[in-house]
Amino acid sequence: MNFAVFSEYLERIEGTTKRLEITAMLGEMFNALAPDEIDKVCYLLLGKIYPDFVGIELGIADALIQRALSIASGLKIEIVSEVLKNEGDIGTCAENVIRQKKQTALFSEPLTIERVYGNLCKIAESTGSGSQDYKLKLIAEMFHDAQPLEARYIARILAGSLRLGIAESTILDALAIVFLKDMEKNVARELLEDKYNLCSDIGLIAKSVKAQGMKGIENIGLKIGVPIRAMLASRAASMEELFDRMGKFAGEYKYDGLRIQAHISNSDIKLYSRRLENLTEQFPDVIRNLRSAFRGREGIFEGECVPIDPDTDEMLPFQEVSKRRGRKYGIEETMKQIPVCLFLFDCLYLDGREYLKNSYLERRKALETAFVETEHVKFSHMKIIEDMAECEQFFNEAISAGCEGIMAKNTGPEGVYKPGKRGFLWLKYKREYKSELADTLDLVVLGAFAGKGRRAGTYGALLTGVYNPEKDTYETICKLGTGFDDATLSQMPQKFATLTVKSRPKNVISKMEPDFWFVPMVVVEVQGAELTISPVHTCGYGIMKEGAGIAVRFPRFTGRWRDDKAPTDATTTGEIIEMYKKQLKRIEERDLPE
DNA sequence: CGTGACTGCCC
DNA sequence: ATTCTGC
DNA sequence: GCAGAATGGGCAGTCACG
Repeated sequence: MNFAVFSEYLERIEGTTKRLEITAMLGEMFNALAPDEIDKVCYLLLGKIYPDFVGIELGIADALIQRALSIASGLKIEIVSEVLKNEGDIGTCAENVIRQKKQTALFSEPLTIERVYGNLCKIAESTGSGSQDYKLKLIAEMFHDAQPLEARYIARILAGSLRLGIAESTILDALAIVFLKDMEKNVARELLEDKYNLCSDIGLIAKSVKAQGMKGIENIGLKIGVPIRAMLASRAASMEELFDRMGKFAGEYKYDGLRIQAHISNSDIKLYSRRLENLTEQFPDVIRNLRSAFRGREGIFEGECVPIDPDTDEMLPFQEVSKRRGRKYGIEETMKQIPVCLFLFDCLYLDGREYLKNSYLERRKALETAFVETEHVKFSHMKIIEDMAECEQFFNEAISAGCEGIMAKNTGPEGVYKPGKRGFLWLKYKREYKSELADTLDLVVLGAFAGKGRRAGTYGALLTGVYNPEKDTYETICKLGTGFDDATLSQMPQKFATLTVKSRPKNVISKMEPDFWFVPMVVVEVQGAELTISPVHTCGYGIMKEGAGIAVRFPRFTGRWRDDKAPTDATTTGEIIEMYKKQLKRIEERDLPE
């Protein structure tokens, strides 16, 4: 298919927000594609070229796309940046830039899906010295041959998202409608999803059903070594909600670490992340520990990988295990510095038997027969919770143990493992949801960043900070980009218009450069999960750690502007330092169970 | 050879 | 991760 | 209630550049 035709389909889809219309148009396009195109198109629709678990990435985002546009158009990079800032979308930015250039373009080869996809593969494969130039050349070449509309979608694919309201689920809807016509619609959709959840490869699914309908996917099954899409938890607003939704339930500690799916076979063990990236190389210790704790022949299990202090065995902050993720060098040393404990919580497969459709307690039992606990492989702490008092106690124990909160899991027959789903069979209830324990801060708005997509034309995020009364300065502590509703967002530029200044006020200490600077004046209420040591924020710089400040983890707007507060009444650097120390103490003083 | 911009992926 | 919105 | 799209801090790796 010509990329121009593909682009026209996308433009039509972009013209509606109605799910049924999107799905119908998508189906229409799937019908028109060749069998060897549909898999590629599925990846492109998601802004990718392969399934996540393949581990081949484009390595391209906004900054490099702007450079490529600059090359393709001859416009200065600053001009392209300005267009992007105004458009709030890399796609329409590219479209505009290419439209301007088109008058002078002479020869161009029409683009096809094949060619674009092929170029993207070349981009992903190229590495080493000079590779960036080569990538830019390939991109610029596509832009050179692209019509403005094609440029819009090429740019968005490169940036990793088409922003059309299409994700995996919509693709499955469309596939079910057009390629499994002879089956009852809901049955077809469910079957398709089951198969997708087991192979985690949307392209493979699409290609198979396009070629042979149901027959094409009937042989897809759970397979050791092929990651299964992770089941997720919804959040509960209160402890009561846990009981309202499931009566009694299985409570588990919610550990703050990396989610790991372990595939154990006779010959080897593979580890996958929540988004199905291969983590095997980074955790040779986990592999060894699993092997010695495992009592079965083969299986698929899930657990949380938590960093622990090598001397005291206490759980460490999430930041520590982050140092092991994605590491290619110094793996052995880091392994010794930051050992981890794997807290197993689920069994999806064991010795020839699938457990996906079994209830929670059956899976838990299989898990417990499959392993003996060792120093670094344990079962997640679990207790059947029947009433509020038990729940309170369990939650407090979890917090004392250094966990984020608790999980509540449905123990009824309906409580199966639903891959890829975020339903109400699992609920999370975290420390920070509890108002008495929630850290709420009053922060001063120091600047703002231009919004993208639906936030084009307003701010995407605010730069906020604390007040330092000793120095009479404002120090950054976090950006704030979530919790705003549309009305608040649309009024924001107006709200800050009179405070907007051309450059950073002298009393603002920041390593970040927002798109707009403000005179420190407006105070905003912010909720966060905890404080972290920050390489970029300047709050309390150098106090807790040399060359580092303090930041807020998971910051969000509570909906309250503190108009009653002057900027000098905001949370102070000193208060943050105290809070950080208190947080550390909480970790030091807690008693570990056992 | 060190640094900083950029990217992708954890939460 | 959290949050908001259209369907 | 689901699905999708906005957005956060912070880590390691890669590459260009001085």
